[in-house]
Amino acid sequence: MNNQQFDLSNWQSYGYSCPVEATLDIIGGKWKSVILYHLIDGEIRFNELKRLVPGITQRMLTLQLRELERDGIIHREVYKQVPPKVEYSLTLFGKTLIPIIKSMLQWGIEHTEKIVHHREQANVKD
Amino acid sequence: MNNQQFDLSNWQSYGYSCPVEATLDIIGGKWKSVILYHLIDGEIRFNELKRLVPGITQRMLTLQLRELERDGIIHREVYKQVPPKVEYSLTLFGKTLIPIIKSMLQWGIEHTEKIVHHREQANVKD
DNA sequence: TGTCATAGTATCATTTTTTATACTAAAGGA
DNA sequence: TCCTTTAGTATAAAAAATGATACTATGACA
Repeated sequence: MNNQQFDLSNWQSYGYSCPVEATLDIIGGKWKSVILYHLIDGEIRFNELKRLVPGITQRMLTLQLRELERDGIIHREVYKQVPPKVEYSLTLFGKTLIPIIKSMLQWGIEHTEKIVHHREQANVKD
Repeated sequence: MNNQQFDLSNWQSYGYSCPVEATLDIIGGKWKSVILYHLIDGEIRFNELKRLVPGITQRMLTLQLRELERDGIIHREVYKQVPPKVEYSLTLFGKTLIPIIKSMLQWGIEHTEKIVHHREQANVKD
């Protein structure tokens, strides 16, 4: 029971030091959680998503959607039309993330005003 | 009711497009959620934290802790000793984030194995 | 024939994040 | 006197994330 640290559980074998790190590997980054939030209510087209997430560039939106698709979180449905129509939606697996997104949503609703004010105070000399 | 979009609520007035974005502004980034996870059980010293989060550098740990402190999420207690002793802990406000961290923890516990396997499959040609 | 819309790609530039490395103070002990 | 420890800071460099801009295919429509 000296300096042995085998006991950090088996997360290292997955390449993570804890479960939270693993979760972040899926929903981490500046945009993914926000994208998932908008998908909670159902499928959304590419341009619609772009409008819902102002500030994201077309390139970033594409990249993030591709990663979420690769990880099995969202489904990409292409309609054979011109102009193109592509709809994104949560997979069953992706829906298991909803509790996380909802808790982030709830926290934001309850505490954003406070943190904004708090930062304004701090910015006296920043 | 035409192209008016005033209705995206008042989040823009805070500089965010939705509450989730605001939350990410506090706990976003590669390390903050992991740090908070380790602080759930009580106060931790700097070096102890460094050991619990392998992979993080001393500089990054310092930077992240400073930001969390600035936002009122954690408390920094300095003991006047040599060698120094500094303990970090969640503030009352910081504890409001626990539900988010716990849901991330839970998801990681339940789904990490699946995503690791899933990615191994995908990596046949990656 | 020229124009429009959607859902992208390609290329390059910039910004942000992260790392590596060396350095510091100060008290106690050998 | 030198070495150890903790909790950092300073500086520069590298890597990763993000952004800006221009470009594409396709069919419908004027």
